[in-house]
Amino acid sequence: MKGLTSRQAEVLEFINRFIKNNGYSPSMEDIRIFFGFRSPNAVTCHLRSLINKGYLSKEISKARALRLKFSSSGYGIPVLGKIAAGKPVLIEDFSEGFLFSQEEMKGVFALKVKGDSMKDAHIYDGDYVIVKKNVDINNGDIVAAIVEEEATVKYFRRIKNKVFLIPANPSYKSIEIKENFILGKVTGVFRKL
Amino acid sequence: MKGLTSRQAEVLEFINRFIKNNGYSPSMEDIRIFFGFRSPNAVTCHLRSLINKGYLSKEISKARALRLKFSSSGYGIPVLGKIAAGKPVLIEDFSEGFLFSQEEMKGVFALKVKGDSMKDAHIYDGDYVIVKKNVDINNGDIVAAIVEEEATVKYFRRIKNKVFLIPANPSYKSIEIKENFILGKVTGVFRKL
DNA sequence: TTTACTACTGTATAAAAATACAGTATAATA
DNA sequence: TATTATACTGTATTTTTATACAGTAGTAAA
Repeated sequence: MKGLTSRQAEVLEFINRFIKNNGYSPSMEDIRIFFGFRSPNAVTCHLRSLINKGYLSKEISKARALRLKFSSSGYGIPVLGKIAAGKPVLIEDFSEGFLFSQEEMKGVFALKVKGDSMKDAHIYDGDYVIVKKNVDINNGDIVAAIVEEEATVKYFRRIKNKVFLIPANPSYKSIEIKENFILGKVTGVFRKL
Repeated sequence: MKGLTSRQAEVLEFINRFIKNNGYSPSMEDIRIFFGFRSPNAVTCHLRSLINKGYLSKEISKARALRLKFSSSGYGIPVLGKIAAGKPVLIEDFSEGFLFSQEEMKGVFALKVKGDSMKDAHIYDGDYVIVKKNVDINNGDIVAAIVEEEATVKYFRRIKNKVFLIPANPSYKSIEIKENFILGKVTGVFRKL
């Protein structure tokens, strides 16, 4: 894989971001406008370089048919760091990583929380818990489990050979369950506003 | 979400597969040829139905600019519905939609919250707020804004021509800012566990 | 010093792709 | 029974998009 000039890297980066934000490839005209080129040929040349160097492929004469060979893993939500004075024009430039990258989403599902049994852990009715399957679970972790054919969210506690689900609200009782009814570990909480 | 006719489902399925195989959206002509339609309008009508029923979006007059709202290729986190007794083998089968689908992630970034100025709105130190750019903001919405070169999260309130940021914690004061320092509307809160 | 690569301007044209509009036929719904 | 929705045909037109070709200017290696 050959190196890119800084300008070529900028173009590749733009294509990456565009696809991420819009779900489809930019047209050459989109690229031309973004960089302020007065000629469409400026784009043609840059794309040719990126294709020759193996970062990109495209179908001839097809509209918006760019394909990234190496997606810069930028799926997910960029986490914004410090904002430079004035205007945060290109937020992505200040990114400190990503939330919900493809890697993080593997083996993950969400459950909508009903009731207030976990309110002391700041998990409220209507929140979504993000559950990861097949990970180690330790005492004190929050887990999702099946209790009476319903999914529930509780603290996990193993005492000797028994597994208990403990709510984060003293007005609910702890219950004992079989370990194989545990769906996974709660790795996050999300609330729509 | 409305149901699809079998023909509409076929078209959606084709678009899905095409994007998966090619990395870019099919053109209406690609769809026409695949199904053997003699008129481009057949495609137009099918796409309109899919868009009306919420399965698809597209940009007018743009080539290959279809965007799937629910990519079956597993973008986003599936929200699990009722769980049948025993094991939820194929979670996607019980899916009630997706969290963080590509559509939802468009124009979105995250900010890590510092301090407890929004704790009465259940937003705590260390949480991430999900911020959407370029959306309408109304009184009472939670917004992210730049105050003294730092990003902050506060309630939004417009009184006449002035814009105020109001914390959800009585021990902090409200401040007035210029409207163009508002980054976007907070559409969600996420907490890593 | 010639050659090659980068990074473009500028104009013109071709092709691909989307849309507009006028219809037809059938089945389902009110 | 009238209305609406589905599922198309057919033609024409517009818009978008890609490409072609002729140049300019700067840098860097051979």
